[in-house]
Amino acid sequence: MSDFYVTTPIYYVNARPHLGHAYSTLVADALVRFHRMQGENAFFVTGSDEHGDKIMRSAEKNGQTPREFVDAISGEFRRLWPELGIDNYRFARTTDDDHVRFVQKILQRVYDAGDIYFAEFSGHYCYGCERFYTEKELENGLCPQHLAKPEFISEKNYFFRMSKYLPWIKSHIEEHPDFIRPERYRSEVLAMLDAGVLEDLCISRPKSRLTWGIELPFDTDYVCYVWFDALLTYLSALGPLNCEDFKRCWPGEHLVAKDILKPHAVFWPAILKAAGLPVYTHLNVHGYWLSRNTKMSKSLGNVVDPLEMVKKYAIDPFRYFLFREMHFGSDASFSEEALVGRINADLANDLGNLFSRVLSMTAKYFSSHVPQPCKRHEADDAIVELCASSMRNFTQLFGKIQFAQALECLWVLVRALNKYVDSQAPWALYKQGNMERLATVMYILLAAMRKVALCLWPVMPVTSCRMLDQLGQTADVKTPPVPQINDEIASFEGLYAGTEVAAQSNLFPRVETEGASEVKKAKPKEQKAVKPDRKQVAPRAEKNDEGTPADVLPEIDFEAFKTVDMRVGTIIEASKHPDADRILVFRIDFGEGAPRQILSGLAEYYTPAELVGRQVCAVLNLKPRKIRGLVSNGMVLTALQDDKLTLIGPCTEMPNGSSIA
RNA sequence: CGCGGGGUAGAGCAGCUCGGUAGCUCGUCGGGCUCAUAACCCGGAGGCCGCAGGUUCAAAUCCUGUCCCCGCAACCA
Repeated sequence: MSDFYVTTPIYYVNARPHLGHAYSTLVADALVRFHRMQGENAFFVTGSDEHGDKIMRSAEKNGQTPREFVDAISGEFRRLWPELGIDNYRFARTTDDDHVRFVQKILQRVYDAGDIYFAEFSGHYCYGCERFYTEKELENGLCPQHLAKPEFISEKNYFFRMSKYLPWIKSHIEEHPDFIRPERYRSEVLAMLDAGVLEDLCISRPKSRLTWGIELPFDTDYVCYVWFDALLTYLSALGPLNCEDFKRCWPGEHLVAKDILKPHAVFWPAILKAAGLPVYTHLNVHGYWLSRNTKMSKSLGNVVDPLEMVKKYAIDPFRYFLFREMHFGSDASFSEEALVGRINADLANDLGNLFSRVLSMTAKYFSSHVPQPCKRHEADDAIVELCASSMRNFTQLFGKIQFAQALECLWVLVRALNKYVDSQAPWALYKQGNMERLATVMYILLAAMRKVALCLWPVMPVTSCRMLDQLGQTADVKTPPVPQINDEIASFEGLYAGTEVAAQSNLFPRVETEGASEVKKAKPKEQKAVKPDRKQVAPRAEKNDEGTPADVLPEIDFEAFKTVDMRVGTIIEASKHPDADRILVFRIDFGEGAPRQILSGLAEYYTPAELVGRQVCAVLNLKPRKIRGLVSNGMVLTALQDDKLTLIGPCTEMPNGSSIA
């Protein structure tokens, strides 16, 4: 049997790992565990992309050599994975010697085949993007990403004849509906190919401009440009072509986020084809994790640190949440509130409590030993049947990377088991002295719980093992609990009468809501602003008809008003925005420990110097917003009429942080 | 006509490929149970599936149009 092989992107080590990196890697880990539970050999490759201009510049900024810089950040990534319970992977670096040799070998091969040519190229180069733009792509002569004027550069470079392979890629995608999944991304790529905007790929940079890269084997004056370098990591990590690992693992599949769809869906198959290698089997594309429905970004300061969440809530609940909450392919929203909600509802109440009540009854009625079941009733058969179908659905959906749906199927079983406890009322059977019936019911419950624990191993390995351990099974986070999960679906058996089980269980303690509200108080930002939805907008027109002044907004209730957090603060620093002539940048003390940066369009009305020391009122829980590169964490209140403007402040001095109502 | 995603119960979402009684979780109201982690179980209330047309015996689902929201982008947060 061929091995299961999947990759995460090779993360660009320009920044520290965040939730998105963690998610991709966790998915790879879970898929590998899932395949191992089906008797396959499986592992994945992750790693770091360490070449390029941006890295050079970041290193310089830190006063480090590129090598020192990438060693440090790459190390952060490598240290994170074990903390998240991730296992069975190789960590590849684009600066590894083996990788460098591998890339050079492939480049030479493609060059020899005539698919790389040398050409004079002049174009608009944006240093921010590290790429050339065609006239068509520029907006008013500016880079659409950075809105900066690109430099017009004319130089000779090497090009990969990608256009030659585009028709083949298109037909391959058309013939293999699962090649790019979910389907929305497949459609996007097909649209991209039809648009005809894809050209040959520039794959080199002259050393005069960039030295931090892999030297081209056929021209030592040039280094390789990012994609040829990074994408080939997926192969080089396996070892040389034709080595044992390579033969068993390739073709494998890939896991990426939607931002790097194009290189993986178009460039990469073309490169593989040109190198005479088989193309990957699946490109699995997931969406973004949003924070408060906004994209996470370093500059907005709303980046979720996975380690912090793991420390606070433990690995497995965190993993469960990510798999349960995101529908693979779509964006999903991360919030601590939602995480706590899932922990309490799904894990503590449904699953944890099931273990707790059943094990405690087993202790009471059978001295913590699995009883010998007797004749099954109809209700028992229904559970046995549901158990099989839930597991079957779970494995099928999981294999199709529909994790949220898979878990939901499993929870159908968990909830049914809780119902079964209620409907069979073991405590009543015990009182009646109906030990035969009691034994059967308890056996059904314990055996089904074992099945649930088995299924959960890919998602929650630690908890899965604890559950199995409580059920008297041997289990280990690194080894699949059963050699072949499909056998477990086929037969309800597997738990033997007489096995000693734990007397009690507390798998997922509830996260108390006081804790949650403390979180809310500490971060007023977390509170949801009341959105004026269409139902509230509609009455507005009616009110106007009734004679309310047209410029007064529709009424809101007190609850809505309370969601606005307004405070008094003292301006301790004021300066002009370096890149925006109407904006002033303030640092204002709201008694929060550290001053808060707020931007405001006051430059026409005030000079920075005259404002320092003044007390102002501001809204603190407004969604942070970036203005010309700087983040504003709130809004200073002003009164404005026509061209008159004045700041609003308290009439007498108030302590910083005083609230306004 | 910039590109992409989306509008389904108070909140968050599934269903849409392949039309056939509108579903899940949380919340809420009422009841039950006492094995359990203030948990579990049952029941109720709450939706013109954004809007308008069209196709059809039948549309959340297919088609057309339209409005709105989000991300990317944008100097008045």
